[in-house]
Amino acid sequence: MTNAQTDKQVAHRLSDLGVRYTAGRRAVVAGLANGEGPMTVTELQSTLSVPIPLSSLYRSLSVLSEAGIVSPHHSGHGATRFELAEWLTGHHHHLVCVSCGSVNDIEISSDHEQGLKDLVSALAAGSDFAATDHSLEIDGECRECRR
Amino acid sequence: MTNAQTDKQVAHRLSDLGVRYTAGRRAVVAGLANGEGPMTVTELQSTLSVPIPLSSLYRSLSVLSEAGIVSPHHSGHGATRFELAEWLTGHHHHLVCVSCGSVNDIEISSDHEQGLKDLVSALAAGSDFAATDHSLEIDGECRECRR
DNA sequence: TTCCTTGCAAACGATTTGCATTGGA
DNA sequence: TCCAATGCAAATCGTTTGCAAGGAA
Repeated sequence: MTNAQTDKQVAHRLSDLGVRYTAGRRAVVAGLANGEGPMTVTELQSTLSVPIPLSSLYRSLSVLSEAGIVSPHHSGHGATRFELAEWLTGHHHHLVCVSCGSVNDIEISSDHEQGLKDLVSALAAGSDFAATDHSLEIDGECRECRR
Repeated sequence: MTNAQTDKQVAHRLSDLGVRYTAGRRAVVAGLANGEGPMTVTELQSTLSVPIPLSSLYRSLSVLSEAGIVSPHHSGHGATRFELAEWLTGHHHHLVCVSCGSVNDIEISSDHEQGLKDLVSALAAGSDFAATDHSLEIDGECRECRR
């Protein structure tokens, strides 16, 4: 299930937006909260205790994305992966396995993160671009695929 | 058209691999070489002087990807974007517009790049992951979308 | 000739949508 | 009661593939 803290934050946010926090949406948030990293809709579906049709999952994910509760990621083998937004899980980056397509979260030290931020502002300043976010993707081979 | 230098490098690489550098494949390389950043197959198609069916473009892109001449990117609104590989264009990062989905290349200074590399090795060392590459994605709003 | 490439159309997988039904405030 | 949420089936969209025709070595 979802950690109580996260669940409360989500409930509050949705209530502010006048959006219902239904059983289906709770299931989605709980499923994502239990993952180690962003997951595809099919993966998410398979982790749910109560079966929910894909179309409903997509609809819930869409609502939750617009509410800023989940973030979609497109870096991979065909299917979009979803995870809880960073204000719920903390800022992090991704290890992407080029072999199997799996994605795992990784956190970096605050001084490294500060370095990244500085780099991003410097870059954005030089171009005509209003940067709001950044993400470092590290590609390589995961332990599983290497053996 | 493709810059002569690039074209020659591509021709040489393909010849080494025993793969033909056909008119269709030249058109793809030229189309990508003229772009400002990674483009979708549909975008690529629209820039070609001679019309080429999508299926052929996908097949050419597949061959060229396997030959290491083009790199696919999945960070965006649904469709995969392709661009020439970095050994042809130089290492760079991406500015991704969260509003319209466009992606533009951006280069960073060598000292900043060195910082990134160090960061990546440090992170990979701490986890069970064989890092081979990295890419920094900066999300925000492009000039067009901001006005 | 022989193998690789291309076009066209059909097939596919991921995601979206129309519509009737269900459920919650 | 009344509108939002859900399930199911059909529709879309990006991408892949089978197969027959075209080309280069």
